[in-house]
Amino acid sequence: MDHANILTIGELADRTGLTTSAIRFYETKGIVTPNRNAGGQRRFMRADIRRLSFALIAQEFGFTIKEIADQLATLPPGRAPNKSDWQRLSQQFKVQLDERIARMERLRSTLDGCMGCGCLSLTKCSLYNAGDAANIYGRGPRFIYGDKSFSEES
Amino acid sequence: MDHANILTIGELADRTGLTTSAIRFYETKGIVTPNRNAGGQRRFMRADIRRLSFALIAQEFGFTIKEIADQLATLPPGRAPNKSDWQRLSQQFKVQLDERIARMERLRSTLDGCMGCGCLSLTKCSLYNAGDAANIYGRGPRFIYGDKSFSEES
DNA sequence: GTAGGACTTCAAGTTAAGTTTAAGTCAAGA
DNA sequence: TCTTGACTTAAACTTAACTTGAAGTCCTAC
Repeated sequence: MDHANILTIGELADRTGLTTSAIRFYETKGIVTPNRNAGGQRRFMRADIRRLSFALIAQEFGFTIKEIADQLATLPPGRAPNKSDWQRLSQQFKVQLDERIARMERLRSTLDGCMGCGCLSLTKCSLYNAGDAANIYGRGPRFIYGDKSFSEES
Repeated sequence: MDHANILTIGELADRTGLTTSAIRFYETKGIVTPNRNAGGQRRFMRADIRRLSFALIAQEFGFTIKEIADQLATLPPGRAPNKSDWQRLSQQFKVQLDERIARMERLRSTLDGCMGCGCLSLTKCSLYNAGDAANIYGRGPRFIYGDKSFSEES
């Protein structure tokens, strides 16, 4: 493939550092949506390099594929995204990023306040009353979580 | 159970907000190591509340169970940990915590430098050359990762 | 002493994010 | 034209962190 702006899955893999199986998987999750040629093979656009780059970066920050797909879905459908489309997406992304970092810092400072005593007591340190109980890293099934009332403990 | 410092699994569940199945699971991972009574039922110590609290807090920061178990393994075996044992553990923990937060902030500032252009280009933005490519959130199998050389892209 | 809830083990199911394998089809250069 | 590497799908496997269910045992209060 060298017809200007069109890439095979292998070429896209080379340019992003992903495996072809990962790219196919991302397709099932809506990160990219390639066309097909006459023979049924995937044909990607140059813009897909950027979509995958965004996904890789966002993953480094702990975002799930679903969250990333939702962000990418705000890019204009039909036409190739232009510079200001990407800037808008980046701005949006940065807001969510800042929230995550701020949350980590709040957790840390709550912990700091509690380090002197070394207690790590759920009630006394109130790390769980920090109002922040959402578990952001989607780690397997943990359905009901954190709505018990804590009484005193050692 | 009300014999002072000894707890059944149900009581421990009530005090930590965990389910009994989660506590049994954590036992298989070495987070707690309860004794057994004559009938074969688990009997926990008060200190186990603190071990589980530590695990919950560390999980909020994105640590894996394995990492948490490793930290807890540094508590003195045999005797119940005292205040300075917990303080030492907390100090250790804070170091690792600070590293994680610092890494997020480094990633963010690299991204910031790249937001003006909105490019998200792997080569130009060099988010992947930041020297930080470890993927800290152990998310499924991703065996080989990021040792391709990137050439120029759009 | 017995009913019932709390406890036991073990196996199988769940989600996320991919990989691996098998069996077959497509495409591009010699 | 043919061969060979790149591509296709589908199903099964992997790890982390648990949950759910089945089938049976323990304990405690009445």
